[in-house]
Amino acid sequence: MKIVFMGTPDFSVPVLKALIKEHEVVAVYTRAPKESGRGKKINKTPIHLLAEEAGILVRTPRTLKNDEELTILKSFNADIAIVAAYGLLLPQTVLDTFPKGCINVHASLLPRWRGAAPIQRAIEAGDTQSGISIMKMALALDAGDVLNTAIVPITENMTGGDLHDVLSETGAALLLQTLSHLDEITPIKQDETLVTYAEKLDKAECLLDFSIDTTTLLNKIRAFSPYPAAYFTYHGERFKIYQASIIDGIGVSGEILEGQNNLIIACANDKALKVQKIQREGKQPMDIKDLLRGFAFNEGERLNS
RNA sequence: CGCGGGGUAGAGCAGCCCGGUAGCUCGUCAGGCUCAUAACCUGAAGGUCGUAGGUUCAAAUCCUGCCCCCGCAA
Repeated sequence: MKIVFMGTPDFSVPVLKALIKEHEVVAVYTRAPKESGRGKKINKTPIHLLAEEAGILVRTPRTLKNDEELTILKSFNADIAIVAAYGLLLPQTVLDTFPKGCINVHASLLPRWRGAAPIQRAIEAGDTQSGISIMKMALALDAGDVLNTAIVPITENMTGGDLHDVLSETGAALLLQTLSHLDEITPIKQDETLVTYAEKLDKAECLLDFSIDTTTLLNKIRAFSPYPAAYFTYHGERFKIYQASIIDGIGVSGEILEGQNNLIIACANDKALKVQKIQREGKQPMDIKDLLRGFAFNEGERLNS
């Protein structure tokens, strides 16, 4: 099939790679390069880089809601558009452009977790399973009829990064399979009573509150690892926690119970957080044992103060 | 030119400001102790201090260029 692909971040990369292998990708749409990172250099999106490497035409319009872009889109004469985490809304005119429509690869089991951050929100909420939904796009956000789904279990120690990687590969595979017998599939409407929304991740929610329920606390750490990463502050310095577990421990929430050979932080209800993987400002993420060979937290002090 | 931290033994760090024999914790190896041990004791190996220059009698330390890693912000 002749395909127009639309995507932006790392999640979309395996999907585009799979499409390039088995179909004819005639154009790639992605977010425009922007100032980002250290030094505020102009950086292209992961999809942009991949498309260039593959020698595919790249377009980075700010919006698709004008006639000029629509004309260009139509000129590709593609059968279908595949969208995976593009970051722009498609107007009805675009949805109507392709004979076989626009198909979206979404990283959740719809109707649960429509929206921007379905992967992290699923783990944060303590879900035991996630997955991929391939859907026919509609005007409303992630509300289209579902063509195919694949379930991926969320295991106890799985992080947001782990799930992201699995889902992105799963999405690529499920998409190919779906495309191969697209005409035989009956789309299924989403049950609107079961809809939940995955809000965009906000830096402000990354600061850990040790007084909340420990399961919720741990789910948040898992979900946000490795990005955007939950953190606490100690002597004005930011420490990101990538991996931790819950043990028994009595103290005031946020109090350092052990800081020499282990890092154990008191939480609510006589529970404590035992940190396993941590990152200090300016350093690589490392095992807590490694950090503590050359660094120590003062026991009895409270974090985030 | 967005702001900032860092690159010192296999790992994590100190030393740098105020140049003068490179140190700590752990790991590794050998030996000892022990019913036994990730415990303890003794000993050993292991580093051109990111890199290229400069200043100096002398540079991990001061100066300059370059490479690499990371935090913030976006």
